[in-house]
Amino acid sequence: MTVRVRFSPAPTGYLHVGSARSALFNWLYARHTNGTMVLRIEDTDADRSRPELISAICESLQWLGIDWDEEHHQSDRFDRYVAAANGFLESGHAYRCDCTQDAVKERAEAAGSAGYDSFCRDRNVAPGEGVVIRFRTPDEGIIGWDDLVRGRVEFDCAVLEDFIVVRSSGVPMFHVANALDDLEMNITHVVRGEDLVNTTPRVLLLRQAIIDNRPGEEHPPTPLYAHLPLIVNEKRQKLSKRRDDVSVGDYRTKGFLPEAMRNYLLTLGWGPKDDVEIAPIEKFIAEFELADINKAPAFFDIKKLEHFNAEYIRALPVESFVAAGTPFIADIDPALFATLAPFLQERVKRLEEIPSFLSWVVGDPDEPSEKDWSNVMGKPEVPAVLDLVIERLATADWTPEAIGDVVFGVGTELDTKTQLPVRLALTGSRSGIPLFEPMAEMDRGVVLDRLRAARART
RNA sequence: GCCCCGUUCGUCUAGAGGCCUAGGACGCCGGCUUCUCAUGCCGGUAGCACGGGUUCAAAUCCCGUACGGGGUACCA
Repeated sequence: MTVRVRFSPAPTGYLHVGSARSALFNWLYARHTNGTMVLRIEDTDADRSRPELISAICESLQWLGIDWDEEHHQSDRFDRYVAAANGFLESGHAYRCDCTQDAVKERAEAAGSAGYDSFCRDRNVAPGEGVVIRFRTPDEGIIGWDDLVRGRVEFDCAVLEDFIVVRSSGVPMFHVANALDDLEMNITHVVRGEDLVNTTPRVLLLRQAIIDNRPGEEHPPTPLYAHLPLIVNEKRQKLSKRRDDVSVGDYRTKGFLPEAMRNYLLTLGWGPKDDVEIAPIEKFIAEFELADINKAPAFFDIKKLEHFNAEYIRALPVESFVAAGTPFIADIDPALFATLAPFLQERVKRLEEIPSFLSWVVGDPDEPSEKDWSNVMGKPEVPAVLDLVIERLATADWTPEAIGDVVFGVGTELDTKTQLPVRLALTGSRSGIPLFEPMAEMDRGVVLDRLRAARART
């Protein structure tokens, strides 16, 4: 039996890291088993779905290197869901209900319980305005499944309310589409977030009802479920689009490499047994098993993501780094960026940091802090150092080697270290990329002006 | 309220009864390399939520407690 998994986003927002991780685990399993990855757009709710988001979601998936073998849109299969729901009505699996939402809520509160009280089960409500179709859930019994991640999960049917399968607008609810599609698309493994655990009994019931209504037909076995632990924020709550910065596109904008993102995401809720957690994706495809996924939620640690990203950036051939970094350099001369790229590659954690390392080369230096200035420039030998450097740089060859010879040569003569005062005078900071290459790229006059200005302040 | 679930260093994870005086990674701290920073290398810090069982032996199995999370829509 070939494995068929599906990733089923609703186009109600951009792809966020939680969904991306679900997609990734589906994909890893599909590739691990040589199975089929299905992308199913769950756009049954026309009011909330935004078609333009479908392409945004697909782009984010592609950016991450997650590809798919089949693509379906539930909006194309609308009639099937309606037919299935009508079948429920005919077979007695479902019934019409004309209770208003307020009435349901009031009665629930009065009874001290939550949910719908099956009020319309035997009222034979006629079709009409404000009428929904509800599923007749069993009054007793246990419904459960063996979850690949969580083990046996069971629900008492007594706590299952008669849930809505068709809205008053005539549009079936997602459970119906879900159950029908998983059945007809031959899905063998359902890998999704833990937040869907509670809807699983409904889907299982619906699937059985669909099968009941198709006597004589062959049906695939019930899929195996794997409910993934959630990805949480620092408060250990489910990542929310409103509270947290979670869109995959945002990470792309900040200069995270897709390989780093993908590699980091797969360490949340799953871990390689050999302790090698940064590696080519093929290694993880080979190792990945749904049964090895953890049960506990995982915190999305941006620091560790940055470390992964920095590792991936450093591992790039320099031409690739230049190509990846170019979209982030704003109005900096691409040739300048290319010559200084090796220095940046070693220091940058996110590609968006590139310009900040170059600001003093292409523009004004930072204003040094009082403390740095007095610590570095307050030394008694500094005026002499600066004077000599200025004098010799005025006539030196304008190459990194010659500039370096001047600066270090003065240091040797005066028996002191000379880089720091020169650096502070030029950049305004004690730290940064090596000095002489960028200096050689700058205008000699600008360099001398900055050194003279610093000398004047000593 | 009701239903479902979780708990190994601050964080992510390895661990499926003896290999665990619990391993790796991020972070943090220290050292070496270095006339800046960074990289690289070396070292350190810190954890089985708690209480009962079961067993010759428990981070691993069972029960309870505590804490935490998810769900409870005519969203998915």
